[in-house]
Amino acid sequence: MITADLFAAISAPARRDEALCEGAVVLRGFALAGETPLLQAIADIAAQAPFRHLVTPGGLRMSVAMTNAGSLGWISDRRGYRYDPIDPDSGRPWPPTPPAFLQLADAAAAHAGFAGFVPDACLVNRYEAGTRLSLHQDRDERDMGEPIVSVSLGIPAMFLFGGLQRSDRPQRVPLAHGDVVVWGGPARLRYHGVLPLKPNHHAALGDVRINLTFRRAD
DNA sequence: AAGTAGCC
DNA sequence: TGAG
Repeated sequence: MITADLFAAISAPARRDEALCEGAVVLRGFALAGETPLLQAIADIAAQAPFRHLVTPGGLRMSVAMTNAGSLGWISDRRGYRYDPIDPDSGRPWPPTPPAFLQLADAAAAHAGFAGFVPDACLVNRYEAGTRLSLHQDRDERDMGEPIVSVSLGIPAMFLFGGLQRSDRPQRVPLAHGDVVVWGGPARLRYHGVLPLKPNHHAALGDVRINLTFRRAD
């Protein structure tokens, strides 16, 4: 079992943290210590709640394929964006969030200054070449005092980290396998997104990027 | 508008 | 032509 402390202890010597702004930081390679259990856990989740392309309220298909773990899952359809305890594709609850995920999320949040993070929602995003996520705010959660923890696995992506207004020009942040971004406090409502991915290959994951986003939704 | 098209 |  990889404990929260172990995540920090193993990965600390080789890492370099990069502040994006007050309340937001990139923890380079933070997720590398627990890599193998993470990959198995993702396969288990996808077996119970397969990846699917959600539809926006405007009726358009998102290029990112998504699934969820935890007591609440983020979904989108013609009725809007929301968290729901039931997978609409199966009628069953989302799979539980694996302990290794929760330990990683808590360790990363604590490292960024947000102690005691207990997420109830884990959104699992799958990107392939060409997949993008346009600039948006995470604003469907009840308590904006809780941070967001975002884990990158697989092929690299260019993360966009903007301001509190959509018109603010975003920073471009290259993210690689194992990088973790944490934002909260004054940065909690910053706009963010992902540029279209370039075709690429990762030894462990193949031609995809998996992003785990941890949130306290309720 | 968590999307896309269209235009510069 | 294509990134923005």
